[in-house]
Amino acid sequence: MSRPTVHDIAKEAGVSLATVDRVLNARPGVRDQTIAKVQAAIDRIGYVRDTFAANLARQRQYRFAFILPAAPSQFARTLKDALKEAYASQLADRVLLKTIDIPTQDPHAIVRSLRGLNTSALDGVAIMAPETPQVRDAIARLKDEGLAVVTLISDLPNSRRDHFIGINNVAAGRTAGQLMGNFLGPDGEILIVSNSMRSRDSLERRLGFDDVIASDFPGLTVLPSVESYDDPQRMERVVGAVIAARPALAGVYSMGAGNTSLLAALRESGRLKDLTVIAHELTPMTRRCLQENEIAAVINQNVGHLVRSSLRVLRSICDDLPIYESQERVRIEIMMRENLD
Amino acid sequence: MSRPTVHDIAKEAGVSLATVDRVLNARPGVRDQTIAKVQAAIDRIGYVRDTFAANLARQRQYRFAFILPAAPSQFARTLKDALKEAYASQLADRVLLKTIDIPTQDPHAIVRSLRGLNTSALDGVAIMAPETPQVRDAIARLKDEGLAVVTLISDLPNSRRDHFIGINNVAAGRTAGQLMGNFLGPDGEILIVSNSMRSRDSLERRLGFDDVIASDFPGLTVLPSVESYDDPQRMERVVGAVIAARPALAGVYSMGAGNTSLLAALRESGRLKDLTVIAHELTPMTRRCLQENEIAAVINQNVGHLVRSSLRVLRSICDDLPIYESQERVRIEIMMRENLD
DNA sequence: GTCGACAAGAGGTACGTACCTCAGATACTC
DNA sequence: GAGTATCTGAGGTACGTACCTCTTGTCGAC
Repeated sequence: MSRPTVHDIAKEAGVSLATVDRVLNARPGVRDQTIAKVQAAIDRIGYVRDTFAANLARQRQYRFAFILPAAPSQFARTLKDALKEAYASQLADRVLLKTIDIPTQDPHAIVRSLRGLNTSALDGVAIMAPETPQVRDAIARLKDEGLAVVTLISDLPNSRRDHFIGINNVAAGRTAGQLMGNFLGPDGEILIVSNSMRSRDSLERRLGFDDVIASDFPGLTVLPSVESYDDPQRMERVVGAVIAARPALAGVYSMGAGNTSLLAALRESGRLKDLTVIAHELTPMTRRCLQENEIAAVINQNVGHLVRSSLRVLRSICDDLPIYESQERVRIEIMMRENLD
Repeated sequence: MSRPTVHDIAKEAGVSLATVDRVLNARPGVRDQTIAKVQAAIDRIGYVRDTFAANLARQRQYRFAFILPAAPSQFARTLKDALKEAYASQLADRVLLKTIDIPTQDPHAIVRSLRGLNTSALDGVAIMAPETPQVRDAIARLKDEGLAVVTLISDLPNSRRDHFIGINNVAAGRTAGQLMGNFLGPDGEILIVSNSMRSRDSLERRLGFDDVIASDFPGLTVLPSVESYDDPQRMERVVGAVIAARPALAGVYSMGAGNTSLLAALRESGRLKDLTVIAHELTPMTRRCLQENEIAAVINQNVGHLVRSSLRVLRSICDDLPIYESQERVRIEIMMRENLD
């Protein structure tokens, strides 16, 4: 009653174990006709390779690298913590993990880092990087070298990456828009804050947000995006200016990093209590703001899930196994004060 | 540089492989002093047992049963689909799964089912059942027979179950309350609908909901719970009566199964468009209602996660391994139209 | 001092798979 | 029909662990 083994295939196909092995591992020296016979037997008895026994025999090690922004944002730190935890857990069986920091703001430095990778010492990489032609080329090179490549959080859809692990950012923006519209009254103005509109995730979020507000909440006005470029001073200055100039301001949507300085600026203005703030990514900071009702909702993607999913997907790609989409789909979580676990 | 094996322990402790094996598997015939020596060696070199190799050698099969309500609710069906999927996936390695239906409404029948289990053919069970002293006793018996026991969705906190897999229902109710409060205007009445207030999850949800409304939204009035007892006719009748009698009704919170008949009754009344409906559990039906703006939000627990988590936890209990809480915590998901994946 | 009980060692086989070698069979070429 | 290239079979070892048997060592009791 237990699952069939290679021996069963051999018996069923009327060939020897060695031949089954050659077919299974795509080794040469088997006639097409025999291959077909073995394949038929495999299908008939429903054989599935025992990956763990195979890895044991093969002494397989999966060597993966996570390529992440060096910028010390709260979100990046949360992500790295999740990586450490995954590493410690049994999930990391036969997995060697490495984290590589890249300077996000300089596209050339990113490409230099990617080119500097010792690809022969790696089986796969997970990359979180902004979208530039150079990065796409670098990924093509990694694929040429036979690595598994997944993009993390922000996708590079026209690159040769195998898979994207992260949320649909248009839908995330739409969700923020729907929440904002439901929370606010019939009219008012909404400030949009972003770290940089050059990154794909911010663009997509803005797109989704605007779309929902325009179609479902026509009384609300969305102001142009304000960018902070990783600069707290700049954030406080520009946000302060908008608040002072906009008495009808009712909501603030923060699409990326920089929530600490944004909230500082809002507190400074004295209008925080009257504003509905929606931000992205649950960090110790945004969690505290939720608890104290300074932020109404946080759109989140679970970092633990992101990391575990990346590892599973990278392994599946390396082993040429199917990916269970329903398990790997990263959900757009709405976090409010009461469901902070 | 690869991970240490039993051989390394033997070398490090200066004993033979057989002795290491006896210590690792708690077999008799080793002096306390030698046990300590081996333990010290294990700690020093940081040995972790390779569970997969161990299971391979031991020809281990995990035999688990899921004990679920027989009632053909949409949620139960979703759960069973998730089970099938998990079974098909590689997660189910060395796991034999069985589903056992129990009639939820009859406590004695439940206990009869539990007593009828062939415990010698099982290693663990996941149970979703209402809370009665008889069920608690039945679980104690399962534990006496050496099974791993987890409770699913609705906890039995004073039983001898090993673990609970599901959301914190008080927090789920609070979340629903917070959403409802934010969505509604400053005043209005809220109807609470439940399948049966005898089940623990409904009670806890109501508790959390009332608490948040009372403290944060004092202008809102929560009406007494209306129960449907799995009876669509009864649902339509009682809900229709409340709607007719309450012109100030602004919100409906549905805490359990029966959303199909509830929504039918609301549509019938002609007031659905003016009501803010919050329900539990994402099913094909509630999903459609979200898309058509008939339901404002659904509080959900991901069934795929529930099932996978149950399997991982049951295995960990069987193998006496630690449970990774952060991975197993089931999140309270807020689903709205725009984040329906 | 010899016995028995217990502790520890040495060595084996097995699990399902990978990968190797060598021998034997079959098909193809001239 | 001999030679050669290609295919297939048989058998082995290995991976890390479990579990078995048989032997040797040690200790204390009588």
